[in-house]
Amino acid sequence: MANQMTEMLKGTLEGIVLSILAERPAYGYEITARLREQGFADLVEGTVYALLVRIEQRGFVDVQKVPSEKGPPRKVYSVNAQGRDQLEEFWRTWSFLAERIEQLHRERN
Amino acid sequence: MANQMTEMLKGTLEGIVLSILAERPAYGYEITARLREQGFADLVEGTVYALLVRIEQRGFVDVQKVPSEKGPPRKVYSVNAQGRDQLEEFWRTWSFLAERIEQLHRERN
DNA sequence: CGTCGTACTTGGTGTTGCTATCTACCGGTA
DNA sequence: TACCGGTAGATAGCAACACCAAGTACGACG
Repeated sequence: MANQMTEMLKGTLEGIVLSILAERPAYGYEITARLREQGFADLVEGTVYALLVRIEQRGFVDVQKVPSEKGPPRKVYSVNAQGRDQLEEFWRTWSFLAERIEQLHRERN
Repeated sequence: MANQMTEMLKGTLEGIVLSILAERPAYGYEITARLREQGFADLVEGTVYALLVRIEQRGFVDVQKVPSEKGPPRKVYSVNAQGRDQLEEFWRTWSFLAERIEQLHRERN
Protein backbone atom coordinates (compact mmCIF):
# COMPACT_ATOMS: atom_id res chain seq x y z
CA MET A 1 0.00 0.00 0.00
CA ALA A 2 1.19 3.49 -0.74
CA ASN A 3 2.99 4.64 2.35
CA GLN A 4 1.09 7.88 2.57
CA MET A 5 -2.28 6.16 2.54
CA THR A 6 -1.07 3.69 5.16
CA GLU A 7 -0.19 6.48 7.53
CA MET A 8 -3.33 8.43 6.79
CA LEU A 9 -5.51 5.44 7.58
CA LYS A 10 -4.20 5.47 11.11
CA GLY A 11 -6.96 7.05 13.08
CA THR A 12 -9.43 7.15 10.22
CA LEU A 13 -9.89 3.49 9.43
CA GLU A 14 -11.57 2.92 12.78
CA GLY A 15 -14.08 5.65 11.98
CA ILE A 16 -14.60 4.30 8.49
CA VAL A 17 -15.37 0.82 9.79
CA LEU A 18 -17.64 2.08 12.57
CA SER A 19 -19.44 4.13 9.97
CA ILE A 20 -19.92 1.11 7.73
CA LEU A 21 -21.21 -0.91 10.66
CA ALA A 22 -23.57 1.92 11.60
CA GLU A 23 -25.30 1.52 8.26
CA ARG A 24 -25.78 -2.17 8.88
CA PRO A 25 -24.00 -5.00 10.68
CA ALA A 26 -21.27 -6.78 8.78
CA TYR A 27 -18.40 -9.24 9.20
CA GLY A 28 -14.69 -8.83 8.63
CA TYR A 29 -14.27 -10.50 5.29
CA GLU A 30 -17.20 -8.56 3.92
CA ILE A 31 -15.92 -5.23 5.21
CA THR A 32 -12.50 -5.84 3.69
CA ALA A 33 -14.04 -6.79 0.36
CA ARG A 34 -16.29 -3.72 0.28
CA LEU A 35 -13.47 -1.35 1.15
CA ARG A 36 -11.31 -2.89 -1.54
CA GLU A 37 -14.03 -2.41 -4.09
CA GLN A 38 -14.39 1.20 -3.03
CA GLY A 39 -10.79 1.98 -3.88
CA PHE A 40 -8.81 0.83 -0.87
CA ALA A 41 -7.41 -1.82 -3.16
CA ASP A 42 -4.39 -2.72 -1.08
CA LEU A 43 -6.04 -2.83 2.31
CA VAL A 44 -5.01 -6.08 3.93
CA GLU A 45 -7.41 -8.38 5.73
CA GLY A 46 -5.27 -8.65 8.83
CA THR A 47 -5.63 -4.95 9.42
CA VAL A 48 -9.41 -5.08 9.42
CA TYR A 49 -9.58 -8.14 11.64
CA ALA A 50 -7.19 -6.61 14.16
CA LEU A 51 -9.23 -3.42 14.17
CA LEU A 52 -12.44 -5.35 14.77
CA VAL A 53 -10.87 -7.13 17.73
CA ARG A 54 -9.80 -3.76 19.10
CA ILE A 55 -13.15 -2.05 18.84
CA GLU A 56 -14.81 -5.09 20.32
CA GLN A 57 -12.48 -5.02 23.32
CA ARG A 58 -13.22 -1.34 23.76
CA GLY A 59 -16.89 -2.10 23.80
CA PHE A 60 -17.92 -0.20 20.67
CA VAL A 61 -19.49 -3.18 18.94
CA ASP A 62 -21.46 -6.29 19.72
CA VAL A 63 -20.65 -9.59 18.05
CA GLN A 64 -22.77 -12.46 16.89
CA LYS A 65 -21.50 -15.68 15.37
CA VAL A 66 -23.45 -16.63 12.31
CA PRO A 67 -22.86 -19.89 10.39
CA SER A 68 -21.81 -19.49 6.79
CA GLU A 69 -22.62 -21.82 3.92
CA LYS A 70 -19.27 -21.24 2.32
CA GLY A 71 -16.77 -21.42 5.14
CA PRO A 72 -16.18 -20.97 8.84
CA PRO A 73 -18.75 -19.07 10.89
CA ARG A 74 -18.89 -15.31 10.40
CA LYS A 75 -18.43 -12.89 13.22
CA VAL A 76 -21.06 -10.27 12.54
CA TYR A 77 -20.38 -6.94 14.24
CA SER A 78 -22.90 -4.23 15.04
CA VAL A 79 -22.32 -0.87 16.70
CA ASN A 80 -23.85 -0.35 20.12
CA ALA A 81 -24.59 2.86 22.02
CA GLN A 82 -20.98 3.32 23.07
CA GLY A 83 -19.87 2.78 19.50
CA ARG A 84 -22.27 5.43 18.28
CA ASP A 85 -20.80 7.86 20.81
CA GLN A 86 -17.34 7.02 19.55
CA LEU A 87 -18.50 7.52 15.99
CA GLU A 88 -19.89 10.95 16.85
CA GLU A 89 -16.56 11.81 18.42
CA PHE A 90 -14.86 10.60 15.26
CA TRP A 91 -16.98 12.89 13.10
CA ARG A 92 -16.18 15.85 15.34
CA THR A 93 -12.44 15.18 15.16
CA TRP A 94 -12.60 14.53 11.44
CA SER A 95 -14.59 17.67 10.71
CA PHE A 96 -12.15 19.82 12.64
CA LEU A 97 -9.13 18.34 10.91
CA ALA A 98 -10.68 18.29 7.45
CA GLU A 99 -11.71 21.92 7.75
CA ARG A 100 -8.20 23.05 8.61
CA ILE A 101 -6.60 20.93 5.92
CA GLU A 102 -9.05 22.07 3.28
CA GLN A 103 -8.23 25.63 4.23
CA LEU A 104 -4.55 24.95 3.62
CA HIS A 105 -5.54 23.33 0.34
CA ARG A 106 -7.41 26.42 -0.79
CA GLU A 107 -4.55 28.68 0.22
CA ARG A 108 -2.01 26.77 -1.82
CA ASN A 109 -0.57 28.26 -4.97
CA MET B 1 -4.15 15.39 23.33
CA ALA B 2 -7.36 13.65 22.48
CA ASN B 3 -6.42 10.18 21.41
CA GLN B 4 -8.47 10.32 18.27
CA MET B 5 -6.77 13.48 17.04
CA THR B 6 -3.37 12.01 17.86
CA GLU B 7 -4.01 9.03 15.62
CA MET B 8 -5.55 11.12 12.89
CA LEU B 9 -2.52 13.40 12.76
CA LYS B 10 -0.40 10.43 11.82
CA GLY B 11 -0.07 10.78 8.12
CA THR B 12 -1.61 14.23 7.90
CA LEU B 13 0.69 16.33 10.04
CA GLU B 14 3.50 15.94 7.55
CA GLY B 15 1.26 17.28 4.80
CA ILE B 16 0.04 20.08 7.01
CA VAL B 17 3.58 21.20 7.79
CA LEU B 18 4.72 20.90 4.18
CA SER B 19 1.70 22.94 3.19
CA ILE B 20 2.55 25.64 5.72
CA LEU B 21 6.13 25.72 4.50
CA ALA B 22 4.93 25.93 0.90
CA GLU B 23 3.23 29.23 1.71
CA ARG B 24 6.43 30.59 3.13
CA PRO B 25 9.53 29.30 4.93
CA ALA B 26 9.29 28.95 8.70
CA TYR B 27 11.07 27.48 11.71
CA GLY B 28 9.93 24.88 14.19
CA TYR B 29 8.95 27.02 17.12
CA GLU B 30 6.94 29.28 14.81
CA ILE B 31 5.16 26.36 13.14
CA THR B 32 4.20 24.88 16.51
CA ALA B 33 2.90 28.24 17.72
CA ARG B 34 0.84 28.82 14.59
CA LEU B 35 -0.70 25.37 14.65
CA ARG B 36 -1.58 25.80 18.30
CA GLU B 37 -3.29 29.09 17.57
CA GLN B 38 -5.25 27.44 14.80
CA GLY B 39 -6.80 24.95 17.17
CA PHE B 40 -4.21 22.22 17.52
CA ALA B 41 -3.87 23.37 21.10
CA ASP B 42 -2.19 20.29 22.49
CA LEU B 43 0.31 19.74 19.71
CA VAL B 44 3.71 19.34 21.37
CA GLU B 45 6.89 20.96 20.16
CA GLY B 46 8.85 17.74 20.15
CA THR B 47 6.51 16.29 17.55
CA VAL B 48 7.08 19.14 15.15
CA TYR B 49 10.84 19.13 15.60
CA ALA B 50 11.01 15.40 15.01
CA LEU B 51 8.86 15.76 11.91
CA LEU B 52 11.11 18.52 10.56
CA VAL B 53 14.17 16.34 11.07
CA ARG B 54 12.41 13.56 9.18
CA ILE B 55 11.36 15.57 6.18
CA GLU B 56 14.81 17.12 6.00
CA GLN B 57 16.43 13.69 5.95
CA ARG B 58 14.05 12.62 3.20
CA GLY B 59 15.09 15.64 1.20
CA PHE B 60 11.75 17.45 1.09
CA VAL B 61 13.02 20.67 2.62
CA ASP B 62 16.11 22.86 2.66
CA VAL B 63 17.38 24.40 5.88
CA GLN B 64 19.02 27.68 6.70
CA LYS B 65 20.27 28.76 10.12
CA VAL B 66 19.20 32.27 10.95
CA PRO B 67 20.28 34.10 14.14
CA SER B 68 17.49 35.20 16.46
CA GLU B 69 17.43 38.25 18.70
CA LYS B 70 15.52 36.43 21.37
CA GLY B 71 17.25 33.09 21.68
CA PRO B 72 19.29 30.43 19.92
CA PRO B 73 19.52 30.45 16.13
CA ARG B 74 16.44 29.43 14.19
CA LYS B 75 16.41 26.63 11.66
CA VAL B 76 14.32 28.01 8.83
CA TYR B 77 12.89 25.33 6.55
CA SER B 78 11.67 25.77 2.98
CA VAL B 79 10.17 23.18 0.64
CA ASN B 80 12.21 22.25 -2.41
CA ALA B 81 11.16 20.58 -5.66
CA GLN B 82 11.04 17.13 -4.11
CA GLY B 83 8.97 18.47 -1.24
CA ARG B 84 6.50 19.96 -3.66
CA ASP B 85 6.15 16.58 -5.34
CA GLN B 86 5.53 15.00 -1.97
CA LEU B 87 2.97 17.67 -1.18
CA GLU B 88 1.16 16.98 -4.44
CA GLU B 89 1.11 13.31 -3.55
CA PHE B 90 -0.26 14.23 -0.15
CA TRP B 91 -3.09 16.19 -1.70
CA ARG B 92 -3.96 13.30 -3.99
CA THR B 93 -4.07 10.84 -1.11
CA TRP B 94 -5.99 13.26 1.09
CA SER B 95 -8.55 14.00 -1.61
CA PHE B 96 -9.21 10.35 -2.20
CA LEU B 97 -9.62 9.58 1.48
CA ALA B 98 -11.64 12.69 2.28
CA GLU B 99 -14.02 11.99 -0.57
CA ARG B 100 -14.75 8.49 0.65
CA ILE B 101 -15.14 9.55 4.25
CA GLU B 102 -17.41 12.44 3.39
CA GLN B 103 -19.54 10.00 1.45
CA LEU B 104 -19.90 7.85 4.55
CA HIS B 105 -20.70 11.00 6.50
CA ARG B 106 -23.52 11.91 4.13
CA GLU B 107 -24.91 8.39 4.22
CA ARG B 108 -25.16 8.34 7.99
CA ASN B 109 -28.53 8.50 9.71
C1' DC C 1 -7.37 -36.31 -2.32
C1' DG C 2 -5.90 -31.54 -3.70
C1' DT C 3 -7.38 -26.98 -4.74
C1' DC C 4 -10.03 -22.87 -4.50
C1' DG C 5 -12.82 -19.50 -2.20
C1' DT C 6 -14.51 -18.11 2.14
C1' DA C 7 -13.48 -16.53 6.92
C1' DC C 8 -10.73 -15.56 10.86
C1' DT C 9 -6.13 -15.33 13.74
C1' DT C 10 -1.60 -13.92 15.14
C1' DG C 11 3.50 -12.74 15.79
C1' DG C 12 6.67 -9.47 14.22
C1' DT C 13 8.00 -4.89 11.88
C1' DG C 14 8.11 0.14 10.74
C1' DT C 15 6.22 4.67 11.19
C1' DT C 16 4.51 8.17 13.92
C1' DG C 17 2.89 11.31 17.66
C1' DC C 18 3.39 11.87 22.70
C1' DT C 19 5.93 12.20 27.23
C1' DA C 20 9.56 13.96 29.52
C1' DT C 21 13.66 16.02 29.94
C1' DC C 22 17.65 18.39 28.44
C1' DT C 23 20.60 22.16 26.33
C1' DA C 24 21.20 26.98 24.82
C1' DC C 25 20.51 32.06 24.44
C1' DC C 26 18.82 36.52 26.11
C1' DG C 27 16.54 40.14 28.95
C1' DG C 28 14.62 41.58 33.11
C1' DT C 29 14.61 41.58 38.05
C1' DA C 30 15.68 40.77 42.87
C1' DT D 1 25.57 38.20 40.88
C1' DA D 2 21.75 34.76 40.71
C1' DC D 3 17.45 33.47 39.07
C1' DC D 4 13.43 33.16 36.06
C1' DG D 5 10.69 33.27 31.90
C1' DG D 6 10.34 33.30 26.94
C1' DT D 7 12.48 31.76 22.80
C1' DA D 8 14.52 27.80 20.14
C1' DG D 9 15.92 23.14 19.35
C1' DA D 10 17.14 17.98 20.45
C1' DT D 11 16.24 13.29 21.92
C1' DA D 12 15.37 8.70 24.45
C1' DG D 13 11.59 5.79 25.47
C1' DC D 14 6.66 4.57 24.87
C1' DA D 15 2.07 3.40 22.74
C1' DA D 16 -0.91 2.92 18.89
C1' DC D 17 -1.72 1.38 14.47
C1' DA D 18 -1.37 -0.46 9.61
C1' DC D 19 1.27 -3.84 7.19
C1' DC D 20 3.53 -8.40 6.32
C1' DA D 21 3.47 -13.16 6.50
C1' DA D 22 1.94 -17.24 7.62
C1' DG D 23 -1.26 -20.10 9.66
C1' DT D 24 -5.98 -22.53 10.83
C1' DA D 25 -10.72 -23.88 9.58
C1' DC D 26 -14.67 -25.02 6.57
C1' DG D 27 -17.17 -26.42 2.41
C1' DA D 28 -17.60 -27.51 -2.55
C1' DC D 29 -15.93 -29.30 -6.67
C1' DG D 30 -12.95 -31.67 -9.84
